Amino acid sequence: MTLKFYNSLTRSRDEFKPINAENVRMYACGPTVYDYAHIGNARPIIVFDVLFRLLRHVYGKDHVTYVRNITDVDDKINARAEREGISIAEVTERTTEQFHADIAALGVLEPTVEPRATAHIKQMIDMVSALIEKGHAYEADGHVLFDVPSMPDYGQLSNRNRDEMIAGARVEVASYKKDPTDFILWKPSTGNEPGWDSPWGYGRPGWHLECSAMSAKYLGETFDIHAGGIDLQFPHHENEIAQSRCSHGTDVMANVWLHNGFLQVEGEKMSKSLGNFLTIHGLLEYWPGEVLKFNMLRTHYRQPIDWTEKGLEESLTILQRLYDKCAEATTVPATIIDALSDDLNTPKAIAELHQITDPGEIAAALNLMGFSCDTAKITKSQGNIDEAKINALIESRNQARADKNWAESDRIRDELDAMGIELKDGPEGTIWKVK
RNA sequence: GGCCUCGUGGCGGAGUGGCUACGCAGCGGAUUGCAAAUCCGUGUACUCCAGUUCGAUUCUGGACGAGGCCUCCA
Repeated sequence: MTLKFYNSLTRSRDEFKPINAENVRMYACGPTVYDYAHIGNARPIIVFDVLFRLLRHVYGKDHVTYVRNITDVDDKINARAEREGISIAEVTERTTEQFHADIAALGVLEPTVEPRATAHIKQMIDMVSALIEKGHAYEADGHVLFDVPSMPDYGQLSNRNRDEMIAGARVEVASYKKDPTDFILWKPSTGNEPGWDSPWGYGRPGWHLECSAMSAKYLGETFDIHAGGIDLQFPHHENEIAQSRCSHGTDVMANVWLHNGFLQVEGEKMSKSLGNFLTIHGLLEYWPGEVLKFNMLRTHYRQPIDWTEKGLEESLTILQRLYDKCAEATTVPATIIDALSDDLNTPKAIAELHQITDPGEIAAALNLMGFSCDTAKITKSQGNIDEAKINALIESRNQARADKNWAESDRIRDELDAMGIELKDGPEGTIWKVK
């Protein structure tokens, strides 16, 4: 079995060779818990869940470690707490709960470890100390900054050199920086801002630091796969690499870097000002989680995706037809494994799904990608339905049908149709469902 | 301005140097009291211009177009 992934670090499709096949290790950047996760946030969750499942299938369930963090210290969190007059802990706890509820509805596996940034401040402080000691960081004006020029090959992942970064900088450079590209490892906290005591005074970590500290703790100094959204490639992932490699003295942080593409909504960039900002929570009111997931996986993870209502409807139709064909899961056909093994080609896998005729294999293939095959789970939200009334109407319609009173029969069908109820006359009698 | 993706039929979306993608929708048929579901059948494609080649949607160059990143947005 050969797995291939497009590696952002080498900019080529490379064969995947785990450092240790007994323990394949992957890390994905998780959410900053300041508000409901939006549908764009759901993309890495969904596609890298498929990756996790594939790795478990190939290397064995107990031979894959997946770490996905929760960022619970961030200025956006502080701002929300301030705005609503509630504590920071309340914001992070409530949002973390919402996040877990949302992704549970999507049917993704829990990661092996889900570390929180605030529980790893000590590891972060140790890492900053190591960086200062090794000459890769310096203290200035209460801040600790990473000394970018001290790392000759900084910029490998995003393929940019220092001159370009300086020329492209749109933000005014803080006066305490020795070099415009230097970034913050530790910053001072005042007032209501969260903070911890450190050798550099009371303060809090910079945004990039936590992923470096937590990945090292749970996956080691060098591990197999690091994944996240394309927008994180620079500066977040670039800086993670700098921190991790320079503090550990290693040549690589992670062998393979995977980046998922961006998402648009009805052809436009999703933004609060355009009023097309879709949260997972909001979508779940109308659409089953597995439909959201299926819709996501119909596009290859590196491609941009245009998230549309039409696409969701189509996804629901396709999924319903597939689920109707499912039986007890047996073995996953090789065509499905081959497609997923080729850089997580989920659209190809879905196309292959349509070629499978064995009901048990269809179910097994769907299961592998994280679909339940449970028809009840892909029924759209029913709202307020008066079942007794519906059943009474169906009964009188069936009486009319028995009497061959087709006019009355159709009249009742129309009446139910107006209520949003669709009838199907099958061999086992009449069944109904919400349209 | 710099860097990076991408441009396939009505829509979604893989892939390939020459041979049907696939799905949704549409159309025709079977079935059905009528429907729904199901089954069978079916059409149109590879942004443009040059080059390489016996042959390019697929490789190279250019043009045009879309999107992303360029210090905390997945």
